[in-house]
Amino acid sequence: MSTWIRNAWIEAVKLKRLSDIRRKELRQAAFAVLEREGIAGATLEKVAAHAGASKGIVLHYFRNKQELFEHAMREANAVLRDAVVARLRQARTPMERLDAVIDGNFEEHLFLPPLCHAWLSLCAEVPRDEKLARIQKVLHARMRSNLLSGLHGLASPEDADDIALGVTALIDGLWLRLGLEPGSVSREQAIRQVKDFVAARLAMRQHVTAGA
Amino acid sequence: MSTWIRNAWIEAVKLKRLSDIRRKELRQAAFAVLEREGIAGATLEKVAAHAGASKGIVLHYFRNKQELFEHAMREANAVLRDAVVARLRQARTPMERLDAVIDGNFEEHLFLPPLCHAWLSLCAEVPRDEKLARIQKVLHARMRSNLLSGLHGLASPEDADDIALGVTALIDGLWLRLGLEPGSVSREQAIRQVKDFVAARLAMRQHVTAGA
DNA sequence: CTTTTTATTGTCCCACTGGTCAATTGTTGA
DNA sequence: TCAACAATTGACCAGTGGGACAATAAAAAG
Repeated sequence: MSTWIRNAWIEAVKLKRLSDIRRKELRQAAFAVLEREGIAGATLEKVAAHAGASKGIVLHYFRNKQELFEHAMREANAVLRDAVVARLRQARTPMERLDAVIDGNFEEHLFLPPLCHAWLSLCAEVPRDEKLARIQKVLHARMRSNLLSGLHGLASPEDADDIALGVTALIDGLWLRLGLEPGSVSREQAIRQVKDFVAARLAMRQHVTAGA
Repeated sequence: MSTWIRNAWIEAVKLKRLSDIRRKELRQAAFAVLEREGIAGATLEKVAAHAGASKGIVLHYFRNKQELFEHAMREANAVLRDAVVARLRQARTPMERLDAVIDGNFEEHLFLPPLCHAWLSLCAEVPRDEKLARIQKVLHARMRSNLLSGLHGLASPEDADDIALGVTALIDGLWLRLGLEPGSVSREQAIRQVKDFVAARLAMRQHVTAGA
């Protein structure tokens, strides 16, 4: 019995080591191809080639093309999540938590045109792929919740909601800018832009509140 | 000579009436297909079918698929431009000009999920299509310039630049939201969001200026 | 009425794509 | 060593897409 459990455990590890490693390679390859080719040009053969494998292997690990790209989006989603969570862990004050979310969304190795292009291509498919829509929704909900956890102490609930919506939209918009005109907005500019937004809106509400 | 000029003129009108009407129909059909199918699913046959014609006719009026969708983007661009320009014409004060740009970008018959989906699909192709990039750049430059014409009287040139960037990003971000989660942001919400942004940033700069 | 353009269609072609499958080659466990 | 199993490949297939083209209808021009 003990050996059986041990074997099962080892097998599980093996699966993590064998099968899941390939899966990760493949969905990263899928994402890389998406960066260069867009959704229309991203073919199974190109993904396989980029991963140094044959097309057959891609369909061995993923039921079909759709599933592959859904996993590619999950991957990207997870990377962004980790970037924010890492910073969030070190945040103490509400303001620091806000900054964690903002800085995390513009990290140097993330806020890059190719990554943005792939992200855009996936977003463009959201309306036609229920799974992508769900992933996107979760990503957005998490960002929103992270922002609210910082905003709670700084504004009324309604204002917090409102500002959170604005911040997410602004962040997305700055990413879009990067994708449409690389170089038209720098990392630092983007961060400052969002932080100024938060500061301005918070200050304004205080005035309104004080005036009312 | 007079008749020659007259004929040439008539011919030009005829061209507008015959050839260009078809071209307009076709690029509008292209856009409509884009709304439903995305760039990957938008095929010449579907565009032709949507226009009630044959695939051959599409390639008779447009050199190839790329050119067709470039013209589709120009069309969409022009619609947005007209919406803003119409409002801009009636604006008197700088603040009214700002509002014209904002309101124009969220007009009822424009701020709709399907339109947004098509726009997203085109944006996703921008990195791979020089012409699309140019169109996009022009659109952005015009929006920026319109905003600056309103901001000049209300903020310092540097602040105006900064705020204009923020406004364009925020507008784009709100559109993106509409595309990714239709219903998560209403027209009125979007407009208020942008106007609050402008108000907050203008107020803030004034305070900083006053304090310095 | 004839000639010359223009509009339009349907057919054909070729490259390519997603997906299936049988066959081959390791790997693992007993 | 052998049997079971996973990994991996390459061949194959049916469908589709973009685009070329010749043929035809329709108009315009003269």
